[in-house]
Amino acid sequence: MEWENQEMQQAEEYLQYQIRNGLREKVMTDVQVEELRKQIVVYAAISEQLVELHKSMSAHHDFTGMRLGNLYCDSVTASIGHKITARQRWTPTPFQLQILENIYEQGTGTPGKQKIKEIASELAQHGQISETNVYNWFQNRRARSKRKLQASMAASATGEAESRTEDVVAKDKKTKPAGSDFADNIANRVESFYFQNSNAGIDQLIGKVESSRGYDSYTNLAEQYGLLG
Amino acid sequence: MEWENQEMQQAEEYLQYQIRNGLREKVMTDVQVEELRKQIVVYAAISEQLVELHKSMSAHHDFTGMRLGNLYCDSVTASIGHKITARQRWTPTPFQLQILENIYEQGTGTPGKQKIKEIASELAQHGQISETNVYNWFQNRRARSKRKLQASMAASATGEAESRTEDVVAKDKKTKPAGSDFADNIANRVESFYFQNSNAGIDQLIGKVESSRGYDSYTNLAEQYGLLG
DNA sequence: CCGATATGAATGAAAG
DNA sequence: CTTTCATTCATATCGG
Repeated sequence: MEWENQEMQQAEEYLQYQIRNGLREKVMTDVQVEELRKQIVVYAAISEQLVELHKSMSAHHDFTGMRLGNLYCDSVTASIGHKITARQRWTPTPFQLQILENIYEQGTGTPGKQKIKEIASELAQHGQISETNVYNWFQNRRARSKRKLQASMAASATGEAESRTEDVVAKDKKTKPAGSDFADNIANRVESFYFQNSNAGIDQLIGKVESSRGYDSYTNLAEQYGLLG
Repeated sequence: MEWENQEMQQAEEYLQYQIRNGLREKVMTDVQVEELRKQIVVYAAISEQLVELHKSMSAHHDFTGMRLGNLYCDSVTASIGHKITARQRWTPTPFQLQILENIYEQGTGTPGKQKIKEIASELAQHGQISETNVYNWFQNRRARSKRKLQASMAASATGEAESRTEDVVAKDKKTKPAGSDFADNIANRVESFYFQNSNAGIDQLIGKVESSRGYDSYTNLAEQYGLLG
């Protein structure tokens, strides 16, 4: 079947007419689709990562009210801003600390599993505590007293060129916090993003984003690529 | 201007003809575009997060210190004659962790030497790893899950008189491990994603993704939404 | 508000 | 396998 030139012309006019009057929906050409395609490709790939994040975070984090010690923490105090962190940690009361220190000073080394139970139950009378807390406390206490000792020994050896030591310290100061900032930044950002959309699944997120700023984003993006002119 | 019904019919047929024969490019309707729009909206929002991540990370981290898989080889600390311990311990990528957890959950006890080799080689595809790492991981995993079990049992046994302590114990067990896993997981995931595409800018990433699997991703995504039929 | 520091917690690795 | 050590991370607290 062949079409006369005049017929094509007429059909084209008709098509444009339909579009103008909403009788036919506006269309995108393959070229445009191709551009969108590229965008989606990239977005999809990147987004998969955060979706994965979301999943793993959801799996490991339940939002049932957390309580530890005497602190109640409403975990989902997620404001739109930042600082949504909900993790709480045990803090020994002065009394508990005193007892722990005493036991530690007694030099009975590391309390065994059984000993820990004893200590924990005793301390429990003076505040919320778990055996793990006791265990951790001794671990840290030992490790840190040892580190202090090392540090003091290193300090006593300051007889030599401290310029060298200075360099070491300087570099240490530089490298370590850098890494920490770095990681902190990541964690904070992602955490923030996650908690901002905490209870929402990815699907709900769709609606949320859409209603808030999504369409503007989309428009900008599309225009940038000359789509949807 | 009005169109006769017959003319519309003819024009429609012509349009379809053009499309069939490649004389006119295929098109997307507004409805379809709307769907794509939603996708892009979400993708864009999410992706912005990772792009920001990328920027902040680039700003804070120079790649003079290379990273082999998950092992940090800090050239700075290495160059110092002093005994600064560079980071040297293995850190499983989220993906590796997932696999390990899966295997562990399968309850197939301790993997034999052979099994470990298998696992290690599989995990090696997702990052630096050694058989020893796998071995240690299982050792620790087992030991710690056992410890936790003991602790929780002890807690419930000790907690007979707890009318005021309530279900604190139970929640204690849940909240504590969840916290750090959670954050670590985030950092690891993002870090992993970032380093996997370390040298590439986001723009280069585009090409990378496109050429590898991008179009397939797009196709799946589009089909899922009934687009591009 | 920010940075520095103290400390609770998590975890890979190694010792016993 | 069990226990311990070493390192790192995250948070709380405080002084500027």
